[in-house]
Amino acid sequence: MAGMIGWRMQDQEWRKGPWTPEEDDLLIEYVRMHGEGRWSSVAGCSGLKRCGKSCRLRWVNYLRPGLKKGQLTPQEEGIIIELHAIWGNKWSTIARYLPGRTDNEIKNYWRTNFKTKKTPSQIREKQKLKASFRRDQYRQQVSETMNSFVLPYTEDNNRNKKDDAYAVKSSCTTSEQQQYNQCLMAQDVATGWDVVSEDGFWSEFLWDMGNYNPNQPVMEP
DNA sequence: AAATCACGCAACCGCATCACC
DNA sequence: CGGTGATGCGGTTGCGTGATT
Repeated sequence: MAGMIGWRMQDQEWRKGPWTPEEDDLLIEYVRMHGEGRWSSVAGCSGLKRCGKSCRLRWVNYLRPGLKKGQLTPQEEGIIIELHAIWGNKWSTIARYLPGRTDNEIKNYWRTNFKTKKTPSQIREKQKLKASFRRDQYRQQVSETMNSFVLPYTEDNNRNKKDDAYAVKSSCTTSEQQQYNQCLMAQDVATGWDVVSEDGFWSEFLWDMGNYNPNQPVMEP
């Protein structure tokens, strides 16, 4: 580890700015070999000219397995709103209740949607409008997904889609079943959105989550 | 078609905290 | 117990891209 003391490097500038695919590969390979943590030694072991902080951030926010990409679901948005009311800007705490989402992502989401200099009533109004728009989008998306899933099995008979759900579940692979079950859950969320948005629902839901996942203890606000 | 604007996201920075010596 | 390095967190910035004029 020539020229390196601790996590600083002597006589060497750290690279900054956007990561290249080659750098990503080096970091992934490093984590595969050494596991997460010890970020300060990434540069020495992998040849990356990035500081430990930068490597950790890249891994946590972008490369880590299990990360969800794409837009937040209305359910996730609801959780964020509810938890932010409890904890404020404790993004990492909120992120613990959204598997696959990062604190940075949640922070960006909040800043984009709700961090304005408007009055509280204006903020609430914007939240309602945004939630309403997203709900309609989500319903449409779920509806399309469900149609694409079930239609191939309904073409040859007159049974309705609800009846055919069982046929799909019993005839497809385990991963297809999982995917289908997720669709069903998403459909439930979409159809019940007006109900779940009411005051109190998320609190109960989160209370259940707190009991459900003992490895992520609920912190005092 | 070009210029400008607005937005979303990735990444950086500074500070706080923790762990080890 | 204080010093130093490592890590985590929240705030902020800057760039790319799509929308608008």
